Amino acid sequence: MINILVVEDDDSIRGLLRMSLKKSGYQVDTAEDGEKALFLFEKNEYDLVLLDIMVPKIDGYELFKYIEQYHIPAIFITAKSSVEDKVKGLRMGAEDYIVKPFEILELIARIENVLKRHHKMERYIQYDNIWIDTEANIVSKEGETVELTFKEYELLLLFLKNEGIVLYRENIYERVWKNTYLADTRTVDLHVHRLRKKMGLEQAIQSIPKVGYRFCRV
Amino acid sequence: MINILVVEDDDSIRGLLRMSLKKSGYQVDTAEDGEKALFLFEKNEYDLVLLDIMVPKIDGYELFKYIEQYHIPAIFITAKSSVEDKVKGLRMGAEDYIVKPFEILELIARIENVLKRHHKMERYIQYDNIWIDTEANIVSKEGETVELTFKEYELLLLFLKNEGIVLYRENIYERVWKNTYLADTRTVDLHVHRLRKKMGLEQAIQSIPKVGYRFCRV
DNA sequence: GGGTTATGAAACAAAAATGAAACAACTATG
DNA sequence: CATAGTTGTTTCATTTTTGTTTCATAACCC
Repeated sequence: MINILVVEDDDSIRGLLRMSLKKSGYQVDTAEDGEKALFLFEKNEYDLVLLDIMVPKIDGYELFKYIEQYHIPAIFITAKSSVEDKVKGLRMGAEDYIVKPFEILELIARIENVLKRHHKMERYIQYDNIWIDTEANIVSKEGETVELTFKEYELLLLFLKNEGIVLYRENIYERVWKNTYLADTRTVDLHVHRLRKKMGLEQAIQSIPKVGYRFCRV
Repeated sequence: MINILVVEDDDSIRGLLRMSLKKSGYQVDTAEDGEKALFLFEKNEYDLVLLDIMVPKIDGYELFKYIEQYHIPAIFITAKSSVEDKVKGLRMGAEDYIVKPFEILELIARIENVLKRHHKMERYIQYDNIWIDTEANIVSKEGETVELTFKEYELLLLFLKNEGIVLYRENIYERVWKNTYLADTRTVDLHVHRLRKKMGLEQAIQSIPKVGYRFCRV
């Protein structure tokens, strides 16, 4: 789940942003002034901040200086459309700059752009205490990195992406080994065994006799 | 020196861009249509492409698809200001989008922004006790200069700019050798070996069997 | 041209991944 | 409860992949 913090003092715009972003599948928190923003920012972890420059108590530029330290991207929103302001924002390191009134579709596209740039889209896959960083090909369990071989890694991804669905041996073989399945082979079983052991998934990966396996929350 | 390719059919805008960018210290080439752009693009190496969508012969979107393969950032310029077009451009992966008539100062700020993002502006890149002066092409470790060959240097930069991300052999080859990867070649492995040895990066550059290599803080 | 350096092909060594085989344990069914 | 079929587990040989060295060739620089 991607978390976005919206800092905007205008009630109707804040509401619109919250609603639109939620509809696009983001987790949204909002703040109507700089102090509240700072409070939320320290309490939670955000993937992106939408920042109105002119907010009460602590202004957007100040907030940004703080946010920047954590390498969290920010998009500036503002009513000002003077070139000087845009240039100032971009020079400071804002990822993007958008001027009110803006089209919500364009904003969403710009958000996706920034997130993609920061590898936040679909980079991480999570299940319980298991985290997979698909860009780094790193799998961890309870914070500890687990070394998986190529086939084990592919197999784990296949299971996680098909939670609750029965996968036929044939299907598994074809998708992980990218080859036609020859009956009477124990290859899939063997690799399932190794994966279960390494990841402690003895319960979660269930055997469906005569069919295949199913990955399921226990 | 930073090289920018400007693709724009309107003579006066092309001239303005060339002049303004030169004044800002960039090396500029211009093309008035898609074919010429492609020709220049194949002949030279650019750090950024400014791309008008509506140019004769090959349109901007097509050009972009080609440019994208080389991981060279592009900013779309257009007279169209419809939201759909902006969204399309951004979704395709454009780094930014700017609508005519634009303020040259804002454009320059956006260019700087994109370049910074791609580490083109930073003269020095650091990792632990390794320093790289990208202008002088000097690499040092613990204060001692290390003599790297061209390929080793490019390889090191690629790793440093993609910390924590798995780089597939194919990808490495295409980006450092700027050529299509022929399977069954040990060239990448050999150069990784040399780089590891010279820089003492045996731990930091990890092998991912069957995949490629990953540069990672140890 | 002569000497130096960079590059990559080839060959071998080392390491890792993979899967066959064999047997144990389990399950369903009559 | 016996049986056949299926899955779990271990071991080990094979295959694949990567590390390392050597050397011939290409490219470059006086």
